[in-house]
Amino acid sequence: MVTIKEIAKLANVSRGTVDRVIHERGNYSEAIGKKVKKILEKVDYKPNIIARSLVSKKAITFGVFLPKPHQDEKYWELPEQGIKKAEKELETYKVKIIYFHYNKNSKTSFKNCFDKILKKKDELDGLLIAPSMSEFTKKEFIKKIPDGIPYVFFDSYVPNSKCISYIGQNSVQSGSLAAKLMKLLICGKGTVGIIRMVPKDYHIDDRIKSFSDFFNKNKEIKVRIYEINGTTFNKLLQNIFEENSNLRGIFVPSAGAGRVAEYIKEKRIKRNVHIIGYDLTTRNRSFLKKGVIDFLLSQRPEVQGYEGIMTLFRHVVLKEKVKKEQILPIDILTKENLKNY
Amino acid sequence: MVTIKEIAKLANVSRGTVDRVIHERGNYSEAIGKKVKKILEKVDYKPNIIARSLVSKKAITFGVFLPKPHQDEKYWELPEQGIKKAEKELETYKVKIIYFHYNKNSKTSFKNCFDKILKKKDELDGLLIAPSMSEFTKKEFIKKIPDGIPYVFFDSYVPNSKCISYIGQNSVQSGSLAAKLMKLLICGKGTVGIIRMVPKDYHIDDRIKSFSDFFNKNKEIKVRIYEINGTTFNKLLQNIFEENSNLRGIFVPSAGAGRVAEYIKEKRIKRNVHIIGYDLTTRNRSFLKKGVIDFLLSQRPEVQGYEGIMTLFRHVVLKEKVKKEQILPIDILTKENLKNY
DNA sequence: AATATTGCTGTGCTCGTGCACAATAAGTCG
DNA sequence: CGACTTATTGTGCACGAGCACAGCAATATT
Repeated sequence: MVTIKEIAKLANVSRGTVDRVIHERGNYSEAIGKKVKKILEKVDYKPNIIARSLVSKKAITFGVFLPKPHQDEKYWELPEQGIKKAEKELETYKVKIIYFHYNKNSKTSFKNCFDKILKKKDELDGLLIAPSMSEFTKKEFIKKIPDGIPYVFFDSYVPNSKCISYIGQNSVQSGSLAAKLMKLLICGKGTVGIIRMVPKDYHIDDRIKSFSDFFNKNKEIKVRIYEINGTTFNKLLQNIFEENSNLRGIFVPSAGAGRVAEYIKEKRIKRNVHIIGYDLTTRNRSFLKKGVIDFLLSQRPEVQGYEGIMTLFRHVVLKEKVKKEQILPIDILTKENLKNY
Repeated sequence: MVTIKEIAKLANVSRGTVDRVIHERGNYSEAIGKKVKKILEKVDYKPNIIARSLVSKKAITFGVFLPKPHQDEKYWELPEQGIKKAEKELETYKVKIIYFHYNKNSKTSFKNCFDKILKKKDELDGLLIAPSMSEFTKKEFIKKIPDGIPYVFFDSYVPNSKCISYIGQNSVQSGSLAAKLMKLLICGKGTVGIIRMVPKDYHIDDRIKSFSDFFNKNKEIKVRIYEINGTTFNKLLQNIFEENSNLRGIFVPSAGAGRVAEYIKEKRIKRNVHIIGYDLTTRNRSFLKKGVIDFLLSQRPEVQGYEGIMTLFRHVVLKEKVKKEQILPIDILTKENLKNY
């Protein structure tokens, strides 16, 4: 490891001058600036972050902008766990995190919450954002993020933004994987229902599309999409079962598969209907365990939260280059492998 | 964060005395020892590892004892990647790693390699061990690990050892999960062959046992176990296909599924036989992509290596308590979700 | 009584970096 | 020429912990 002291010796100047050049704080002659920069590059100088964080008294503060933890069947607790893990790990580097929770079904809440961020903008050194709202709102609010505050998206993203990184999944792949598993479950024939519960979320639409596409060539399997619009959940499910005597599978592209499973249990439906859903919420977990849900696909929400904060840290504190896209693997969960997640 | 300086003030002694009490270096009176210890406990003193690693000049060295990277279809490259990742991350804490590679098919190599460790025992602050040999050898050599060198097992383990942690998988779960997927693949009927390639490895036996047990109640599916003993690989496979006209699936409980897939491709076997295997080796990956292998189960070898080193670090450097067992989730890989692993 | 030993306690330096401030040289102005 | 500004460079302290060594009483030894 090359230190500032050693570089100062090489350039025949003092530590202070090298320091000024490194941080471009000015107050040095052009000639010496060039000379020092050349040496810095030659020896590939990397500051010792340990010493740096030891001496620097100012804390780093990251803001996290995400839905309230209990929403989507408590799904949002999961990324928050990962964020908390990163927070603990980075404690010695004086990294603090401020949470901004919004109600993901209310534009007002979304706006109010974002206003709070704007008020605190001078304290924030970075933002981690889960933008789960309609395209319009996303675009509106992205513009307002103050210049100079780097931000990372996770779970979902906004096209053409200046985010330093996106951490998430490949929804298209995940949809076709679900289709493959469904085909196996129903032994290649029958009708499959898709239940869309969450309105207008682009990555859920992607899942639905690639799931449907998988079966388009296949004439033995029919796919029908059902939406919750105006009708109640129970009524919708009643319809689905009545309409399709040959219903063999249900695909729930959001975290709501547990509700379908609950309906089947409560109404004591005897038909052998297979369910594939998403995300390891408490309810989903319990019905996967019982065997009512066959497969759950997961997108590692804890890892997303954790890596989100770590990415900000690497960019802001370590000044490293970070990957623009960090696509995480899709996990397939079943009764058998559930235990250790 | 409470510092030694502050504690010294509280106890009305000097920093040096507090330091002596913390490290039990002696040279302090009993009364002051008690007093300082009480305060340490009260304020829950945690040393600042940043400052500590900045000042301490002595490097920490961990030894890693594992099979040569190219063995088992290059499987052992994978945990080594994780180990290298941890090594890089811990560079600032002056952690060094020495690799000891043995030939996993030769007891002599195993012993020679272990002797090298014994020679270097004074330099080692910890050991990460992948004990992939017969029970006998394992027991023999565990005894010889010098007292005072903490060690962690990964991939496999030795019962009743004094290891500080084991990082690995649940082989029983993994076997029954494979069976579940196989049942789906072959639509609930036919014959399934199990091919055992690796001799006497306890976790592979576990996989086979729980795989077989899953089908014991099921009369429509027959399971047969084949071993490579004396015969060549090609001959064995030829036999399997000739003997079983109703062969619908092959389960390879080791990393060798790719070789089976290769055989099928080369001999242009037209029968629709489904393959489930283990581990993301280069060959396995390519045949999974082509659709010849249906599923690969993975035990996150990179994570195992990474967590192995981090566990040693937490125990040796941070003096934290570590979990005795760290069971990792089983990943199900298919053509569709392969891309991001 | 002078010196050595023992038992305990306090101080000062180190690590690499950041930052405030001191120091120096060169030039400007009255 | 002396006072002053400005540009540039050097130095000292701080961060928290570890460790060597100095200091200093109270005994022990000669």
